[in-house]
Amino acid sequence: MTVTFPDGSVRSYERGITGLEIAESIAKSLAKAAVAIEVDGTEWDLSRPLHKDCTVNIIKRESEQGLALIRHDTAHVMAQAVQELFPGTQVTIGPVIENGFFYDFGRKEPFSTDDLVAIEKKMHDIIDRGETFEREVWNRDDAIQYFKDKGEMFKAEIIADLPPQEDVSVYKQGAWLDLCRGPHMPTTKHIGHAFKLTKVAGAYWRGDSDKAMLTRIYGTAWRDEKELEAYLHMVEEAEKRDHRKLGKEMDLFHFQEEAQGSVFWHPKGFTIYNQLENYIRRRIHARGYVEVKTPQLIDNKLWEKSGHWGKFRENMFVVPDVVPNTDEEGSIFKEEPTKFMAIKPMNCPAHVQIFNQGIKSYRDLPIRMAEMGCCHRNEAHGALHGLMRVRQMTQDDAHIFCREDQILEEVKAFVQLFYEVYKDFGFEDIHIRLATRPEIRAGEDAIWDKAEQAMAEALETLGLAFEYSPGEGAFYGPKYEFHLKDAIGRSWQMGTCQLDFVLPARLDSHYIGEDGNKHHPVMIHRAIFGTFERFIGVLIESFGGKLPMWLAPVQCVIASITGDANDYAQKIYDRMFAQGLRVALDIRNEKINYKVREHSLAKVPVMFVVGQREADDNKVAIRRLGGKDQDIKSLDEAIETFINACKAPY
RNA sequence: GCCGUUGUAGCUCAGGGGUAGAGCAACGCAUUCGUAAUGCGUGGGUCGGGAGUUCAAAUCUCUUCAACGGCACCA
Repeated sequence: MTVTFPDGSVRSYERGITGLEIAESIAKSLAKAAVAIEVDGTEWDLSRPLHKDCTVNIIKRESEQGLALIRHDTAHVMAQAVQELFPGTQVTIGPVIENGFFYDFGRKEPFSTDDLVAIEKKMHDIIDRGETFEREVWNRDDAIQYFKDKGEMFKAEIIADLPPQEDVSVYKQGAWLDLCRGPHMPTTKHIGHAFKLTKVAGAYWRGDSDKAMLTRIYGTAWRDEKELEAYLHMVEEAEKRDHRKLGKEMDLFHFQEEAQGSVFWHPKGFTIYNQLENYIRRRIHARGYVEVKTPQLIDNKLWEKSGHWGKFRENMFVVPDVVPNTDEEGSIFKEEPTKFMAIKPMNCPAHVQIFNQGIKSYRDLPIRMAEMGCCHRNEAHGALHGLMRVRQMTQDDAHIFCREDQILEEVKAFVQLFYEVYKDFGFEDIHIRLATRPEIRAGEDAIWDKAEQAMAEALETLGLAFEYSPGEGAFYGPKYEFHLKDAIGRSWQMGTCQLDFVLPARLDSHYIGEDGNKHHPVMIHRAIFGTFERFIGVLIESFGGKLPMWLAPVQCVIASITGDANDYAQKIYDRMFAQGLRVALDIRNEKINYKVREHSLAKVPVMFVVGQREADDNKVAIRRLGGKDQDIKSLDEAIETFINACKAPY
């Protein structure tokens, strides 16, 4: 039998040779480093015999694949440790995830953080025992029966649901065994000790909120201690960039119980917000958008017609249109409400109302209707998360009403604009998903074909990589989702672009076509920032609070060294303030070290430090955030340079 | 919404049935200082809300609210 290697070399072996033996035949060191083997693209155990010609790649512990195996095996060892320590706990699944693994357990009493310490200790024991991973293929019914007899109902359910052609493989490690597709490393000793259990959490069985709640334990695992330490350090550093922490430290915004999920923007935070709003307004106006403002509170009749009442009701805040009871006693309302209004969760139906005023010609299209629309969504309590997931949000929303033949052009123009904007903020790691037709949908398949094709084509012609999310599109049309990651690696959807063939018809929108007949326009729902709240959250984390000068709430502090220079500092401040710069004056009776430290911690990008010397020569000492050197310039030059540095990118 | 954890001064946190603590911040006084913390002093709390156990609750129990970590959700 012939075996081909990644470098193209071919060797011949006896049938039945194992991966480990192949590795040994090449080099002892290779056999030592090997943890698994890839056979014709599938990962196998080293101990599994090969029976036919194949292409192989020996997986070393040091490789990325090796790391995934370490994590997978650590998850198994954790499951074993848990069952040794807590008999009666049921095992379920334990996959490898980014930076580590988790395992879900079925158990009446969830684990506590203290239990993690004991589990970790037991895991180290099991690894030191050096148990051999042994693969066995079982009869499906026997396997189901075996796990049922052990009371492992979840595992039995998994086996019953395996595709019929798939082998039911079971791995033994010492006295313990688990259903697993494999492969595993030769022994538990190969795992090493560079792992740590990080957190306990609840998770639904099969990700279904109607099913049982399991206990999930997360862990991280690495090839060696150094990697583990580096990872833990990285997490620690990332937590310092958390926008909730920085928001408090930098006095940007706060939240409180009485308005959960809604932001109290402080003057400094709202400065950032306003700069962004001004910026995006300049951007879209240049691209031919018009701006509107629509009502917050709208009668339910419109939401029923638009379909939101049917599809989005549980996320809406509904207000009864009844006079409240003024008596202290009794119910809130004088009478049972019969008429309801809802605070808008989206702007689209309102924009259609504006489109519907008067008669539109095909020549009027496209109409790009923008609104910095403030929306409220009744998000589940557990979903709320700082600025990233709020109940009151303002979108940089717009709806493009266009003809079918304009879709490609409009989508392309939007994606270009989107990228221009994100580049201005230094966001380059943008993950695009194209969500396609869901099972339950409106509109003809022919239209969907055209729409999905147009959206894919737009990205392709722009040379942008994307991933499909099959079946994840809106019921009314396909969409793009633009994702960015926060400080600790969580992915958030920012901008979006959605084609809609349904709403204009539901809300009776028409234009008169070239043929003289009425047609429904196509609507493109799109947002660049997504919401100001989430965008600012990601922005803060991405800059670690050190915002670019055009966004910084305070761009420059003018600080005096001693009281002698206070008048001069005041003069500089007045002059810069008059020029519209965001400056602060610090003439407190404090040492310059104290002032520098305080403003540095507040992440003010620039300080103009002035003492008697500067006052005498009409100069300033410029200190940039984090910089060691000071730069002495004449006042005029310093201000001119500063103004240029504060310019917005657009 | 579900599982778990946490709520003590403006902030960060200690304490854990018997008079409420620290550092920073604030305020006052002194100090006039050259690029990341000058010194001394003073004030500050219904220990998240409600109920219970107890002679006595910040501490124990129940309940409720919020935040945090996940899960589910995110047209």
